[in-house]
Formats: sequence, C-alpha cells, structure tokens
Amino acid sequence: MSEAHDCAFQRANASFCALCKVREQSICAELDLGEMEDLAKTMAHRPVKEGKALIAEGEENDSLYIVVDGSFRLVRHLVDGRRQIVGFLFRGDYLGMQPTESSFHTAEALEPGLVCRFPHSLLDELSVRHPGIKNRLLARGQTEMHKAEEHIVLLGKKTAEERVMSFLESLRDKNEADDDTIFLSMSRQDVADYLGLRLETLSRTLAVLKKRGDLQEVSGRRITFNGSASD
Amino acid sequence: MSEAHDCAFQRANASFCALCKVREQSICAELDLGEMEDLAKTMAHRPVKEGKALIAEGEENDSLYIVVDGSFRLVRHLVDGRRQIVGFLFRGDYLGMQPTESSFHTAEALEPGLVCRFPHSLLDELSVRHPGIKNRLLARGQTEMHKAEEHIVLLGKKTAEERVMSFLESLRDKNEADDDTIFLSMSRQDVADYLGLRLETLSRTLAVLKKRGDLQEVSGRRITFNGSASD
DNA sequence: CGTGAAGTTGAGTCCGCTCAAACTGCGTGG
DNA sequence: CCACGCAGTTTGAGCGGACTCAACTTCACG
Repeated sequence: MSEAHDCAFQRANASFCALCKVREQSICAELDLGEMEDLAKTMAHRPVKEGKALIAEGEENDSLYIVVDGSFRLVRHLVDGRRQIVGFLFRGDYLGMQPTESSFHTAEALEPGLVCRFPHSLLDELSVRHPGIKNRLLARGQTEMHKAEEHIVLLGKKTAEERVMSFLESLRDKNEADDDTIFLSMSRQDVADYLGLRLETLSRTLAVLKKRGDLQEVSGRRITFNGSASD
Repeated sequence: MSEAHDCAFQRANASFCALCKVREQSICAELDLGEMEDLAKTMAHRPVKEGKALIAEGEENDSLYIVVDGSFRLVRHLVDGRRQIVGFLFRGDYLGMQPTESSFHTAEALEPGLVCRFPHSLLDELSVRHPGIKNRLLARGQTEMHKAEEHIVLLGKKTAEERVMSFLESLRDKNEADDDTIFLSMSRQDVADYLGLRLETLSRTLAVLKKRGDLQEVSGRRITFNGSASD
C-alpha cells in the first residue's frame, strides 16, 4: 500500500488472472503465461461500489477498463439536466478504448462491480510485441459502433412497444443458456432514459406487452418472455 | 457489383497524393515520401456516382475508404422498409475502419464523389513499420463513437426544434471560415431520416425557426443563420 | 409495522404524425 | 419561348401516441 489514492486498487497476480471469467474476451488473451506475470505487475483490479462513477463526463481518462463483474450505465447530460443513457456495460465489455482529455460520458456502477485497469501507456508498450492488442481494441470499437447504430435506429424509428421489446430481447440474447427469464440490473428510470421514453410510458408499455402475451411475467426487475410461439 | 468492378479504380500515384486535400487527416500522414510511392502501388482512387453505394448493408467489406471529395449518407433499414440515416460522411471521413463479413450500413453518395481505398491486408502490412496507422484508426473510431453518442442524445432527448438547430449548427461548425450560410448536400428526406422526424415536421420546424429569427433565410438547400445576436 | 423509494395506474394535453393538397424549381419537348 | 411533367418541398387539417401531472400501490429495509 503505497499512497492512499491507490488503496482501492489491488495489484493483480497471475493466479487470479488465470481464473478470470472474462480472460478470453480481454486483451489478456493475447499474452502467454509469462507475459501475464509481467502484466500483473502494472495492471490493477479495482472494485467499484454501486452508484459510483468509474469515469466522469468531461474528465480526463488515460486507462482502458474491462468489466470483470457487475454492470454500468453510460450517461450523458444536457445543460438543462436532461439525462440520456447512451449504453450499458456488462461483464467483458470495454471502457476507455482511447486515452482522452475529456471523456464524453459518465460510467456509473449499477451494482457492486469489479474492473480491470490497463493504463494506455502500458498497452502501447505491450502492443509493440503483441500487435494483436491494437487489433482487439479496434475490433471491440467496431462492435461498440454497431451497438450505437442499433440504438440510433431504435430511437429514431421505433415505437415505444418496439423499443421495449428490442431492449428486452437484446438482454435475453446475452444469456448463453436460452432462458426465458431475465433479471434487469438497472431501474425503470435507467431503462426509460436508455429507450428515450418517460418511465410512465415504459411502465404502461410493459403492462400492454404482458396483457398481449408477448411477456409472460413482469414483476419488478424479473421479466419472463412468453416461450410458447403463439395464440 | 459488376464485371467492370475494378475499372472504376485508378492506380494512385505519388504526385496525385502529394496534392491530396485530405492528406493530413488520412493515414498517409504517417508515411514519408518514399513510402507513399510504395503505398501508391496498391492503393487506389475511385470515383463514386451520385446515389451509388460504396458499401452495402449486409455485404462483405475488406477495405478502408477515406472520402477525398463529396459526401455520403450511412443508411440502415428495418425489415418493413423504414429507413434511418445513422450518419453522414464528409471530406476526410473514414469508412470501414475494420474488415467485416457483413457491414451494418449502406454508404450512398449524396453527390459525385471520390474516395481512396486501402485494403486492410495492405494496412496490416504497413502498420508493422508504422504503428501510428493503427493508432490513427483507433482515434478516428473514437470520434465516430463520439458523434454516434451525440446523435443518440439528439434522438433520445431533444425536441424537433432542438434537433434541427443542433444539426444545422454541427454543419456550420464544419466550415473553417465562420460563414453564416451553409449548403446542404442532402435532401429534406435525408435530413428528416437522420433526425428521426417526418419530412413535413422538418419543413414546418424550419419555417418556425425562420419566423422566430433563429434562421435568417431558408431557401431549398441554402440556409442562413441569423448572425446578429437578437432583436 | 413505518417510512421512503420505486413502480404502476389514471386523466387530460400536446407535439409530432398522417393524409391530402398546393406550390416551386427545373429539365424536356412542342 | 412557353407548356408540361415531375420530383422535391411546403402548407393545411385532424388525429393519436407519448408526455405531464397526480394519486395510488408495492417493495425494501430499519
């Protein structure tokens, strides 16, 4: 424990990393075991408390973060206080793909989380011997862009019912097992701010979807789809 | 998509590139003159006719394109035919930052244009000696992401009037000289599909903005802002 | 249980949509 | 040179989906 500032961080160690749940999705997958140990010396894990911001709108950020556990909302504010959620991060997702003087959104933990931090200075060094790292960042950037465009289509062209269904289905598709039940890690207000709807509209829309049979059960943050095809 | 596919391409030559208007924004800026000549052997310019697609939604793309002249709309379609424009490209902008099996939008020329094509296989080779190339792609990807988020906020939280003003102002801010007049390279329908509005609403909103004095003149594709602060 | 936050439901309004008609600029041919 | 046609754009009238404001219910937690 050197300085107080860093006490939220823990030095990583190779055995911990070997057990990492998101190792294959991370840039670590580019490295062999010996290199992992090198990396472990400068890389750091950091727990994030629920509601706390990992990076803040307008502030400098010089590190790449990879979500090991938990989930985050990416928030942008208009001058008058209106709030738009531009995305969510889940296990395995990246934040801060490039160092920046002024990051354009705040990332707030929706639940207690754990992230892995890689200073970009370190990544630049590593990528001399491992060009795959930059490619991995580029590829990830591409999928982020893809998600953003999907979001743009949702906001620009879809009705309230379509927005809600698209959102719920995208969450369901994250499950490896095809389970018909999903558990939201975010509040109704967060979902509404993501979908460009008022929360009353979201609530009403969920009620309509349930009444119509598209959803079997809506109770708080647990939502069950109607598995049976029709009627 | 024809047998004449490649005849639209011209081999580049270093003297042409030396005069390039977007050279400083392009990856070419990473290279010295000798290397430019190397590059010129495999790189190609391509004119694009108005209305023609450079890459199409769902189709494979293995090249990076840089817009040398003209402008493009990036279009996504829903199954039922609804159309959302997810962005516009102008001189100096990049398309196809990563090779992909299925590109997620169509890029259509708004006017006769000229692009510069770099196969990613070539870029991978070049970037061994010039790591700056990958960094440039990453940085550009970041600004694309920034624009996408701005667009998400616009669609999710802004009113029709705010959307139109934001859009027009973003175009004005592109001008190096601070000119109060802008010339749109896209139709009303394109603007409406970008802003998530019906074209009638866009037309009415422009009328309101003019009546209110935010805009001094709206005649077809030429729009003049009200430079004087108030009255 | 009591308290507050989160979520649902209700009633009425309004912004942006729909359908429809008129206008404008521009190329084409008589 | 004007008539014509057409695509792009503007304007009009009425409607409806999402919003606003407000009351109520449910849930988490002490």
